[in-house]
Amino acid sequence: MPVTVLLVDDEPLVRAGLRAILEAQPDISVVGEAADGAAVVPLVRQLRPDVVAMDVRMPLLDGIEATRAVLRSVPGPPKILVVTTFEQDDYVYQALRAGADGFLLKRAAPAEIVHAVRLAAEGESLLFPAALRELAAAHGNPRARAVLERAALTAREEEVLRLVAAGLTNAEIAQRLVVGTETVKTHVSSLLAKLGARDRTQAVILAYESGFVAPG
Amino acid sequence: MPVTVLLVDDEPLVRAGLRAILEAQPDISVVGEAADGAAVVPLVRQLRPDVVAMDVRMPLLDGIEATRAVLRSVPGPPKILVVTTFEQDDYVYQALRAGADGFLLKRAAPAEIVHAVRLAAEGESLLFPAALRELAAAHGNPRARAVLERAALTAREEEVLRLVAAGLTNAEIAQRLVVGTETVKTHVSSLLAKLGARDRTQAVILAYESGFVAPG
DNA sequence: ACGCTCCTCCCCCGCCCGGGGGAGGCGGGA
DNA sequence: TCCCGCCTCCCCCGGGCGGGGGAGGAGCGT
Repeated sequence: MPVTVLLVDDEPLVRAGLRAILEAQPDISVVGEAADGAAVVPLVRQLRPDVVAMDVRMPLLDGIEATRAVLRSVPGPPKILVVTTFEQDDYVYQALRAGADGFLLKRAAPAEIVHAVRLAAEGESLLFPAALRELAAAHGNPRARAVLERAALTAREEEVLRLVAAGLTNAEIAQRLVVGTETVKTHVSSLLAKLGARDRTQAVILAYESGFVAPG
Repeated sequence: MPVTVLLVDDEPLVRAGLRAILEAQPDISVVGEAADGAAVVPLVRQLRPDVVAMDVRMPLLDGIEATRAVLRSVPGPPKILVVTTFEQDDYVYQALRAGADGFLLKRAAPAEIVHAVRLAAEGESLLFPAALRELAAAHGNPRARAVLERAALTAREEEVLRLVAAGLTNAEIAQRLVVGTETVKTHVSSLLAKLGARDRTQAVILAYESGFVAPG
């Protein structure tokens, strides 16, 4: 029995391309198409595909929400491959966290795409390491990163934030930086204001969420 | 010109297996072998392989340190694939953070291994999503995870820790849980003691480091 | 020389936080 | 039954923390 695939992309051209590549394989069958995320759940229920190739950026319901919706509402869900142009896309990371099984790069060779679909159907899938490193290092959620970037912290403030996020008290930071505790308090107050954080706890959270400090 | 590969593994059997699989390909050539990580850097300098297939667990110098050593000391370094038995291995994650380009599962089919080596040589590589999800979710450093596990927090304490790590004050947590602030204080004090944390800031750090709360 | 930003330090004040100790009710296991 | 762990609430107290304002010096670009 062939591997059945559902294509979800708002651009007909991309769907046509994927269909052409996949239908050329005797053991792969494209059983349906959808132009936006809202149509995915009913189609999955109806067609029961093995694999869903889903674009991330779509009108109405994006690939991330659509992935969540499918996994939440369909028992024995299909494998979901996220289709993307750039491997370092923020949305891809979010989709993977939402439960997607892997992704397809649009610029990948046809053979790669076919291979990825087959692997996904078998329970494995393809990932490219540049994206992996991105994941491991700078996978913070975009909002937190935006806050940190817009904050425009000074060098000293960044240094202090790093120490705050390491669990040091103001006195310890002062000792470490060889300045007065009053100075540290000034820096902390300043960076809290810039970050829109109420206290150091929230600043630490922001530091982790944004990837400013890396866990592990 | 063929893809050149250096094999690094302390078990001769594994080296022989990889050699047999890879040498069967006309465009792949195994140019050398090493039995431990300490021998890797000089061999890489001498042989200039395109790809290094390296075991993680080895005597003398493990795959993580060997990866760091190669990347630090060899200009225009080869692609490094970590060879492992279990995809959810902590060491694999560390190796990837150290700069490895991907990994090879020992139980993977020969064709997969060949494919991974070719992809690595081209600048891409294979990864399996189960490991990815592990990376995204539970990639906390083992020490922090151990602390959290040994802490044996009660259900209520875990709940409170989650809210502390969300940036709430004791009063807000009390309101959220519909209990008195004194009660929240008790829980917080208790979990701080169990975690060995001096204040809520350090508790939040531990929560992130251990993967108890997930960033993103 | 002027203005700007950054780093440094100081004051006062109020509050939330964390430590210590005590205590009652409620459930499960020895 | 009795004991123990968990959840709940209370007291006092000290200290670190955060907000407000002010101020001086160093470096930089104009």
